[in-house]
Amino acid sequence: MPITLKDVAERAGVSRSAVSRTFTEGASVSPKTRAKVERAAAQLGYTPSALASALSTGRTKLIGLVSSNFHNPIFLEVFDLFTRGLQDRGLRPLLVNLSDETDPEASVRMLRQYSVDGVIIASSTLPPSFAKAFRDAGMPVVHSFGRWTSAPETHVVGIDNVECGRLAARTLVGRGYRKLAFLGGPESASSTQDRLAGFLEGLEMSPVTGVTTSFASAYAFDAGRAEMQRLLAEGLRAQAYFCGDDVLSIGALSALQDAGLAVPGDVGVIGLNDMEMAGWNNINLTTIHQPIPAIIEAAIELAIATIETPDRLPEARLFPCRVVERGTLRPL
Amino acid sequence: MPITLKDVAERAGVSRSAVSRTFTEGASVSPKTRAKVERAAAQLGYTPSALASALSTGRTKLIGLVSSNFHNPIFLEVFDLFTRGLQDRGLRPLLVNLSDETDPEASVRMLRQYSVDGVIIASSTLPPSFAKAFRDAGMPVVHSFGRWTSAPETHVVGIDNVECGRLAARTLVGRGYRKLAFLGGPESASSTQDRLAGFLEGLEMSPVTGVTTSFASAYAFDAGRAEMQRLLAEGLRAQAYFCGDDVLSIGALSALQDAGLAVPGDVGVIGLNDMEMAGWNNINLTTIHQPIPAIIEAAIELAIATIETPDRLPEARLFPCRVVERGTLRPL
DNA sequence: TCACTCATTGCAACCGGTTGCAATCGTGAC
DNA sequence: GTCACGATTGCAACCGGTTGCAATGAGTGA
Repeated sequence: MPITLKDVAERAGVSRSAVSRTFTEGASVSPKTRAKVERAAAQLGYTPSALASALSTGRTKLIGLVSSNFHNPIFLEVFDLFTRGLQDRGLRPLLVNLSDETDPEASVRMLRQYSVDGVIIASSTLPPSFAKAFRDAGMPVVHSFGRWTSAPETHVVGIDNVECGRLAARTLVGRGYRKLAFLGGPESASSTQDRLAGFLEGLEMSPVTGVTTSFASAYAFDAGRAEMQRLLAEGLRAQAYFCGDDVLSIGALSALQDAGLAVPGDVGVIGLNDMEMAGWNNINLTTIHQPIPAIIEAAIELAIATIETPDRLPEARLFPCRVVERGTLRPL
Repeated sequence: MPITLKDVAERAGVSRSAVSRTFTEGASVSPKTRAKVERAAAQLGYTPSALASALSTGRTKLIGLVSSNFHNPIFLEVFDLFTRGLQDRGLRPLLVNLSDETDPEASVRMLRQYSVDGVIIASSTLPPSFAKAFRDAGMPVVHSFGRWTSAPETHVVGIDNVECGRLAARTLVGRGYRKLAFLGGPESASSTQDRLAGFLEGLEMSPVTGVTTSFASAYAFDAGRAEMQRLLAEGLRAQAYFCGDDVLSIGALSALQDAGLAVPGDVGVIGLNDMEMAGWNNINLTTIHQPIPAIIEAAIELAIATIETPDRLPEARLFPCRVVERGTLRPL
């Protein structure tokens, strides 16, 4: 049923090689042959099979887009940008949902089956062991929104979470808040740990009188809300909270509002991400902006570069964050 | 570098066919051979190539997951459920972003190149011409969240948007609202048209004194907010609004709030979808619930059935919606 | 007009599996 | 021990392209 190279070759009266070369960038074909082939192909409605091509060239133009964050609206924007960026470069994203996968080997097998040219991890919560497993299986891999260490084992693109923690600390201290709290995402996520470390570090030598730390079970509204409710029930009320992420912040805000507390009058909140929703005026969250489009472009470029030069050294590409002033922190 | 059938065959001391059959469900292999092959495969770390297999069987187990809705948070949930549902059945989603694509033929080519077994459209705004183009190209296709007509040309899974409009009408009239408004999504989207038609139909013979209709430029917060602002600026204030969708409603609520109007005291709002966010207590939107998991399961099942029986009649699978009572409509 | 280049072309092998067919094997019945 | 039959196995062709290599042909300079 489907039209193949052979059909086109017969119709055009040339060999299969000629047809193949017509559709291969930079191959040697005379204008005359090319014209014949193109006409025949158009008449027949021929589309080359990427699979067959992949089999001989070893390149599928398939990129595994791996994530475990399907509950944080920010990731819809992330998927939008990734899919467009990849498509624009002639690559196709094979979406892999690792939400409840714990075994990297299973994912490795899945991606190997489809011979993806490379893997881009888009997740702030997937353990680094996944990135390493992919790399060990010989796949070019870039972990976007992942943890940066000074000795990266795989490519990482994102922000310096430790620095973001410091930034949050400086911002809160600068507004005169003295009794602070860190309300992080999952304790096991490296992003959480780094943000906390930076936050505490930034608070050293400052006039702060107390810091409590606690963790929500996920980067999600309900989790943030539940954790804030727990804190309030236990009488642990800070003057200002650095929340691990915007959705978490919004959940926390909702709990504060329920408890009859005014923001920023009674309590201050600062988030992280600057998702679209943070700017909605019924939320109006002061937050730390993460340059998502830049991160995604860099991740794609790095993935492509690694596919072309597989043995390049693991690299970290980090982008700066900045505070976006809105209405959940008292003014300077 | 990568391990192939041949390597395993040599190591196990059997033919390539034997290895192939070991990995093929229901093929004839003796337990002894199978054991030898499995041991060799394990030692070598062999993973069969889905591409090569696809080339001979004609089945890629790839499903084109096509969408143009990357700005409505509800679709993150949709992608989550689709990817999991497909993965659980051994299928892989090839994500295609058609956000600014207007030519169905380009998409057809892209999907044909990868020989996807089928296409699932997950979009409420993609014109039906795309589904038809895919079908005409011989691909099994299911349009989820698409428009249902009494004479469907392609498979459709979703809700009866007309009935939802009627439901909204009944609900608003039942609460005693008399001056109503429809604030729809993009005027060109079939979902918008159907909801409007049902809404108006449901209002016939009712004691309603006036209905205005208007359209937001997209199913998005900003669009809903802007449109409501425009309506208020023009002095067109209704007692209650049926908004085309939850994000639109949330945008509209934000504009109402800015204008100093109390909800549901001064104005009532009912949305559609019942996305997670609608339940957040700082939003607390009364809305019409759409059974998304059921729709997605049905879309996947229908896609699989169509792959197995390509010439089945186009079919519509519709699920009922219901009103979820929250805080943006006055009580009965 | 002839030898020599270089671009173009086709042949055939190969990418990594699958599968129809025929040969071989093992088993049970007689 | 012999025969028949079904289960197992290997051979070889095929899926739809790609590509090294050698042959062909056109064009050039002398």
